Amino acid sequence: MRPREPGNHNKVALRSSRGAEQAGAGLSVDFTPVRLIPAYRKVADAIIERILDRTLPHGERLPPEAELAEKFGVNRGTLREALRDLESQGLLTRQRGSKRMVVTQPRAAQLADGLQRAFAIQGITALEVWEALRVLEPPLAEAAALARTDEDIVALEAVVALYAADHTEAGHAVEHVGAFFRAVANASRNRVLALAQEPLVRLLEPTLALVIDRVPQARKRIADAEQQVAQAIIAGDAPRALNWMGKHIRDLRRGYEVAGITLDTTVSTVG
Amino acid sequence: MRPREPGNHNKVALRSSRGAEQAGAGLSVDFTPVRLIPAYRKVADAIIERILDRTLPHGERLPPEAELAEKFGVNRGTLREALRDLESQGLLTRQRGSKRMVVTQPRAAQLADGLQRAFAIQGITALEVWEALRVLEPPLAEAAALARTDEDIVALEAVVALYAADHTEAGHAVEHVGAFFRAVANASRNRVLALAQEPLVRLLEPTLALVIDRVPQARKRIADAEQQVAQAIIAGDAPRALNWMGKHIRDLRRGYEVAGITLDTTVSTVG
DNA sequence: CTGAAGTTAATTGTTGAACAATCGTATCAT
DNA sequence: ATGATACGATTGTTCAACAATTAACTTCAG
Repeated sequence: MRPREPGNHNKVALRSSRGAEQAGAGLSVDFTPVRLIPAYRKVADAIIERILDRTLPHGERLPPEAELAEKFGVNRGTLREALRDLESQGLLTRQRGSKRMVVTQPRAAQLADGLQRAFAIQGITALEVWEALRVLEPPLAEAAALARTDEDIVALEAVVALYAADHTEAGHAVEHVGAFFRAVANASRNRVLALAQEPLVRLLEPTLALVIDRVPQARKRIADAEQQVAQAIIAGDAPRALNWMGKHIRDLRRGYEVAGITLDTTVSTVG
Repeated sequence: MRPREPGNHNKVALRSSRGAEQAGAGLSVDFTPVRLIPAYRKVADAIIERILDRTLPHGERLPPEAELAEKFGVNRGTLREALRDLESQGLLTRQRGSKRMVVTQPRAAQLADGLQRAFAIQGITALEVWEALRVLEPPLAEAAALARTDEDIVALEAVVALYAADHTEAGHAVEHVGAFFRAVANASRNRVLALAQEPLVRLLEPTLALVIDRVPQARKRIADAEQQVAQAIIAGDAPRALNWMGKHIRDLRRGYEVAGITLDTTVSTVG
């Protein structure tokens, strides 16, 4: 599938550092599996490498497609395929309304997007999600109590106040719960855990809406628990934050049971 | 940026269900932000939707590019850009040596790949990784003790035996540690937690190699702890699995300190 | 009838050349 | 300076090829 080469090109191209087609060393049979890697993939890998080794610094505008294509010795169309790959991984983004692509750090939201979709496709059960929340959230609250900054406190207070003021409408309530979890994760200052949490919260939301809808007292219980957790975090009381968050999560599960939602059901993206 | 339309096309195209350019409803100003979504993105989203709603079942071969392009009313090049997007998300894969694309469930390895890269780029610190491990691993071991199947037991025994037999070489030792964590996560039967763990293990490995290299007694301590955890899991003794895994993780941290590795350093993909 | 070998059709990877729409910017008038 | 404006650069997209394979279909010997 090596293409024709009509014009005289600068075909230095694609000496991708991870030599893909090195010949077997010597006569001793060492048949490397002959899988031709398409150019768009090699180009994508090459660019990723440049990003990882900071040759292309974050925030930098990517050179124009034509120029890049020439540098790699591929057609612009091929290069664009490589760009789509990077774009979908969040390594390249275009600024609102701008056409220029800039090198960016993958944002949590985007990564969570992919994870969420993957979970949905794999048929992850509500139990798995809940269990993961049970594992993650209490330590997150604990860490938040220890690491929260002034900004985090302000954010937390805002979220809790908002929920306390308005937990009448189910839709709003669910949003607030998500916002609460996110605020806590943010306050923990641990990006790894925060990222792991994000898809879970998203997957939680649709079913949680059902719970809130069917179980009248759920709204208040949630409000109370969140209040407690938030206060503990704000006060820097780690053990209390841990405990109340644990209580909160267990309560959620009870909510599911009361609402008649079995935890065997698979979560999905479609509410 | 709407393209010209030379030939007579079947321009039904791109009525992407998430209406992107609906006109403002009525005269009351409702200016939707005018961001034109490129066709390749719309096509990608449309295909993703078909995958999520099972119109394109997993394992199914994707229709030929030409046909798809015609259906969507876009050029083949544009369609290919959309395909690259899906491919990079693991929703489309081609089988070894085959040119046909099949719809697939995103594999954990691939997702972890993206996460790992993201963490590296974001300059996640070793502390964040360790902390996440501290949170995740003990409950994982606990869950494994409760949920492990016969196969899991066999796998675990194999991993531990292998490590006990050969923890002389640093490189091997590190690999075995990774294999151990993976075996435990697998036995937990919680795919969410297992996936969350995967990138952590990968990021752990490079620095762990240093620890094992610099701290002679680390190898044995690790071997012992793993043995204990494995035995507990195999015996179905959840509390013991939890405890020993916690001990194991704390021990790892001490290893870092003894090896003189500060936890403030950012992890990276380049070993 | 089965299986191997050979031939043909389909399909992917890639190229080149074009053009429309926009974004950025240098230019000019006020 | 400030704001309008014309111009060039860049992206999104199309069309029309072609090379290299792979998949499908024939054909033919056993």
